[in-house]
Amino acid sequence: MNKPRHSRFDCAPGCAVEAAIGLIDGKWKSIILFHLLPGTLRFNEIRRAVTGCSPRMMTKQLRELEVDGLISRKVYAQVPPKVEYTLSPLGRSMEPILLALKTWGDANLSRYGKPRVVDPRVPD
Amino acid sequence: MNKPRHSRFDCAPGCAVEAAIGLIDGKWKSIILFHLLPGTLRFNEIRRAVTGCSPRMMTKQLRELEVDGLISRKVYAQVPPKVEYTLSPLGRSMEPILLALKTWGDANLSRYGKPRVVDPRVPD
DNA sequence: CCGTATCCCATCAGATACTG
DNA sequence: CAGTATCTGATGGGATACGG
Repeated sequence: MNKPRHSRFDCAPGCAVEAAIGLIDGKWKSIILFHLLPGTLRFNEIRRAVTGCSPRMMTKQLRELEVDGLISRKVYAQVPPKVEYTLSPLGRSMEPILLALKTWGDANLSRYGKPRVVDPRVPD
Repeated sequence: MNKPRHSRFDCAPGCAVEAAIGLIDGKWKSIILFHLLPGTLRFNEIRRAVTGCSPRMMTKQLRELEVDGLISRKVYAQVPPKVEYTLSPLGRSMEPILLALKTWGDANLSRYGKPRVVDPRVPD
């Protein structure tokens, strides 16, 4: 995001964490990246993969990912238009993160059925 | 978040990724969790670790993390008040994610100085 | 097919001030 | 110390319609 929720770098040192998450923060970014792991996809293919994302949002997220250097965009000058999105080397370098996310999600979804299950509060 | 930016589960199967990131999405959550990795912290200790977060936001983020079962909150009935936040087992299970985030951020911050350096667009 | 433009409202998140 | 209350501007994000 040009203006993510994260202030990106006004955090104290050690917030490489914040820098990293700042890039995949955004409603659909992580899922987009995840779906791009297997390979190049076209605009509407991504939309189909990421259920419930409007074209407007899709464009926005893709643009931000592009500006951040995580994906590259290739336009074919033809009719009908064809645009392909591919993980850049930088984007691909996030694979471990994406995989960690997926691993965690899988483990939890399968173990608990769904998150937000644990009651952390002792009734006092 | 009760109402995170992520719709949490209206995504197609395979979006364990989304579920996972939904939990650490939120302006300061990942950094809070990260700082809790070494051990228990008190409210203001976290605030100090997470530069620039207002008490209001801090409370909000902590509550959400608590509701999501990632941290636990222990209140000491004394004056002055003392409240400790600790990673729950579930929260600690996110350590690989947090570490992946940090690793990536470190690699990029040190390599490029700062992100958003790559120009993915071929001038056509 | 791949977007962009506009309208519109819900939510976010900072500042500030106050309390048990 | 550890929050809560309120106000306010900013942003997000959905719906819809249109354009190359």
